[in-house]
Amino acid sequence: MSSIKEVARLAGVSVGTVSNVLNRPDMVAPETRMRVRAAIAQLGYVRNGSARQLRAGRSRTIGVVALDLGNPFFIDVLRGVEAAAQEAGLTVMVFNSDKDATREARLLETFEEQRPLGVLITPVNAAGQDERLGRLVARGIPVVVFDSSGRHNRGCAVAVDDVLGGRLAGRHLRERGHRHIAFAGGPFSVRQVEERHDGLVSVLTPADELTVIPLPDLTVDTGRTAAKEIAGLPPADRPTAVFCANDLVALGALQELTQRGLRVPGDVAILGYDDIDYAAAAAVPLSSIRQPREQLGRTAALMLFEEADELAGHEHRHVIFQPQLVERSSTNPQGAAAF
Amino acid sequence: MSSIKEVARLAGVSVGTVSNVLNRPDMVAPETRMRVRAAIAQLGYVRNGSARQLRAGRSRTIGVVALDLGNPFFIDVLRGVEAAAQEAGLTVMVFNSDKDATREARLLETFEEQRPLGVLITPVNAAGQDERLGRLVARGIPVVVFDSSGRHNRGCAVAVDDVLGGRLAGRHLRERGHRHIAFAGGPFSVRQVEERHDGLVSVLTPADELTVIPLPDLTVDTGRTAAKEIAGLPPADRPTAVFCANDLVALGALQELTQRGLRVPGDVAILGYDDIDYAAAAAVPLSSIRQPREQLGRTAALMLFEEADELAGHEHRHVIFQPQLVERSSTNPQGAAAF
DNA sequence: AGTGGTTAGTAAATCGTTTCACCCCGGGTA
DNA sequence: TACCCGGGGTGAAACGATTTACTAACCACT
Repeated sequence: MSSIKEVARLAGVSVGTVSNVLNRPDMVAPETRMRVRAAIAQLGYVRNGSARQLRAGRSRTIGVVALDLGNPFFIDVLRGVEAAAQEAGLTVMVFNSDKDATREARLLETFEEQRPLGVLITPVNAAGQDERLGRLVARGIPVVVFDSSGRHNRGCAVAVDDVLGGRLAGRHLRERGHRHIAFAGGPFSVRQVEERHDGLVSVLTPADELTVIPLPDLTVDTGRTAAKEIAGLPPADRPTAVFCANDLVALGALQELTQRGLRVPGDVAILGYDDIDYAAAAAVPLSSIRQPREQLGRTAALMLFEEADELAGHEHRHVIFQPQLVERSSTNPQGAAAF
Repeated sequence: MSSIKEVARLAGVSVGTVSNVLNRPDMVAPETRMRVRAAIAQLGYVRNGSARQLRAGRSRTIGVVALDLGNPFFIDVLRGVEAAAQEAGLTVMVFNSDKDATREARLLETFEEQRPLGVLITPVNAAGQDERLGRLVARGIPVVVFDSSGRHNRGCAVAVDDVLGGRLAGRHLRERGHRHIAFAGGPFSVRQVEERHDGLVSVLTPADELTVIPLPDLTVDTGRTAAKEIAGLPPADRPTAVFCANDLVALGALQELTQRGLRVPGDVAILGYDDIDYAAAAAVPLSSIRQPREQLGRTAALMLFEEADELAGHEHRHVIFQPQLVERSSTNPQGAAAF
């Protein structure tokens, strides 16, 4: 209820002085400072964020739009973001677009009104939102696109090299002797899916066989669907390994296959992507392609802060991380898991 | 960049009129309205949220503090909250206290400055934060405590009857013939854990045997630990069923037990709590106690809106939901899952 | 012509900070 | 003595919207 004015009155100083105590304490004489502090405490005064922000023109909050909070991958990325923000003394607001372009659009609108310090986003469809994001940037709100190659995008971006991830997957499975490999994932309009697939293909030889199982979505559920399809094939035509576009799909596939009496990795090996915590903890610990999740979030946040500081004359950068193979039991017949 | 003033100038009206077009369009003549709308479009004008909020005194955003975003349970609750908020035309900001009291305190401070329309929170420790929450309420920011009985709390609260959940679990396991049951969970200072345990105990007869496996935390990891302990027991002393304080623990236990060659539910039955999506999707579909997650979130949000509307003279309510048993394979020897 | 009731619009006050231009005063320098 | 300097403060002008009086214009009716 009480404003800076009442604090000033109680302390017997001007509002300007109170403001100074709040923002540049060493510009005011120790004795006065104490008096003001006492008044603040006595009144239980708390700064009004809106007023502050109105005056300052920019807030001390960054907005993060996650594509799917249900995917643990994003939660981990978020941790990285929050860690970086905390060090910088900023607040993180999280929003969930839930893969819904309409919701995303609404969130971006709110951002235009709210003018956060910056926005971190994994766009629903990289190409489509360019214009809206552009409007944010035009308003002086830096945007870092995250987990997207940013090919379509002229701002800052941080991503993981998904083609490389696909290659790592393919090489690993070939080394384990697999010559008929399935790829389960979709939709292919999602860059990540496409690139992981392409990476896999790029290391296969003409003699190898590839079965593509397109999925409408990357969830545990569609993973089960994929597994049903595989299990339904006559053993001769059945791939001996499945590379799943993410760990959710892999988990679903793992569960369905074992439930149908197929052994993993004996009958079918499974390789996931993301290395979420549930992957290591699955009934058969899942081999996976690890992305540096927290690191990803942290870097994205730092780039955002940097851009917010420099504002004009900022040079956009694209940071690409390297994924890494994590071998566990689901691709190792010996069962010896590298933990 | 452009403010309401420039819109007014361009449209040849006063700022008040522009404001009216924005907030009560039918109070201004159609012809003028059009002109103003055109000016808005031409300038790409967007309302400044801070200014608006400063004047209004309250924002159109509610803050949600989740205890652990890594737990899918909260994500689902969030969906309910967001659905309700969307219908009311409000924005939801999500924060993660991550079970850390310090972080929670910092978030509440931010709220005091930012003055959201209301706050939805699962406090880290119900008792401790009463005072801080009280300060929010004193500032006119309604708080609904969620997933907490609110015994310690004099505001609104929504929760699920965890004692009943424990009883349902106990009854079900006894009906399945189990006479030696383990409870895996902790810490017992968390109300939910305590009550689930108490519910279980309340339906056991003196002849039954109970093994309590205290855990520091409810995660997949500690679930595995619990399972190791159980697997380590000589078969005669081994409980034939484990009731886990949540599904994460149950999943961990399931994975560890099957990995060690114990069959679920043949050797050990497992019953979880929360019925998260991963539960149905586990290698052995998990029986669980379902909480109406989305419903929970939705109701909490509605109560919050209600309180925000009525403000003074509001009567606090406690809404308690009933949990429900969901039978799947992990407690059914026949393997017939009720899906 | 005068009164009353709409309707459409204006101008100014206000929300709570931050910041900028200015003032005052004691002490050091020329 | 005249001057400047700088530390410590003050006061008022922003920031951009909402809202509350208030006015002007018009019609209708006596």
